[in-house]
Amino acid sequence: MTRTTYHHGDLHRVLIDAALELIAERGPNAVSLRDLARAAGVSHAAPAHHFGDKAGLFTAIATQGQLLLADRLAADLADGRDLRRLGASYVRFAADHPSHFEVMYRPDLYHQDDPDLAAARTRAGDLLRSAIPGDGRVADRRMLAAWSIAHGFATLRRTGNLDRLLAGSDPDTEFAEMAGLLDLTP
Amino acid sequence: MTRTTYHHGDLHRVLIDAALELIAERGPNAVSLRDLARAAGVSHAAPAHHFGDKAGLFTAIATQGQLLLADRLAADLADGRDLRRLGASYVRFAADHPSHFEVMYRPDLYHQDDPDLAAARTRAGDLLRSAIPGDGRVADRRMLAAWSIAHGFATLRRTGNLDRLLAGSDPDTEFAEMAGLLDLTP
DNA sequence: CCCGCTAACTTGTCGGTGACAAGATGAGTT
DNA sequence: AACTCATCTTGTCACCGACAAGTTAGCGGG
Repeated sequence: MTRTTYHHGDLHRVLIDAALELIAERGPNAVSLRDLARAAGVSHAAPAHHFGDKAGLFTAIATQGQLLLADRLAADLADGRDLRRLGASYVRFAADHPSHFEVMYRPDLYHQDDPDLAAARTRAGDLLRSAIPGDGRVADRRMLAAWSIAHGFATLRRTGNLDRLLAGSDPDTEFAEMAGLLDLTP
Repeated sequence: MTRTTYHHGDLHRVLIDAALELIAERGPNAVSLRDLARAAGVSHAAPAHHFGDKAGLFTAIATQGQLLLADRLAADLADGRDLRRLGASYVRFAADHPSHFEVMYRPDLYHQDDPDLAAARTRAGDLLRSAIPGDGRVADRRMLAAWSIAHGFATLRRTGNLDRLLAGSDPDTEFAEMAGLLDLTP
């Protein structure tokens, strides 16, 4: 990756994409700004200019992840509000965007008070909530159950804890059948 | 922490305890072997002697965590095998030992092929499995559901995602009621 | 008693990293 | 053509993990 121009032109995106790839392969710990800079063919300090600091990079990734998740939930909701299908969608999101998912749920990595991130998080959260039947405490409990089971499944799978349990079966259908054990009728 | 003797005598334990405290406060990323050494009043290379490398420290913590969890599950099982109570116990473990829990489910931090860790993990897993009613695929699905919902709840809580949802209510009873939505009757 | 063995710990050093400061470049505007 | 400012570079600092080589002391055998 050699450059003829002084300005890269698309560094922001390139850095994030390189980071996502690295995270998927070897986790967020393996990410160094200097590695990203080398991969992009820029100087070692260029990444910090775009993101302020390393946590800024992860903040950008977490925000992007929340928006991607929100988009997906919104698409699902357009087809009718079925909480269980939303859960399956959540699980598929974690599998399709492992790096985003990983960063999103590691608050120690990013700037928790970032306003853009807060807005993105709210958007995704509100969409999820809008799919819950019932109201008040009962609705809260249903949301809690659905979110917990989907998040737990996605997380345990990502960390390799379900390899033996899921051996030889399709994770998506397995999740669907498992989620069927949840009583969510109003 | 100044020492008069050359040998510390209890360094291994002291280092782990200091690490646990730091992880609880600021996450595993904030842990540096050199910080731990300073806190314990030993030279900067002493920690590496005990654990081989940084991942070795986290491996020790993950192993200790699996054993602690297994102990707790075993105590519960002695009182009768109720899967839902085991789930509540799992959630309480995550709250009581946040640092252990954190490390246990971050495979990128430790040596995944460590035999001691594998043994400890097997012990905890077998205990959990022994509480599942039914057999074969049905039992697998029940185990998956119970583990997922408990793990998801514990994880989301730890990352602060349930703060608003749980505001003003006791997390343990809230989990119990939520887990009641799971149909686990054989 | 002391000799030797070995685990526990120290000292010194290396390459790599994040953060910061100060400077160079050039695209866009007027 | 001059200005402006985001983009990117160069240089530097303290800190970190890993490694190599040396020092200390607990301990069992003679």
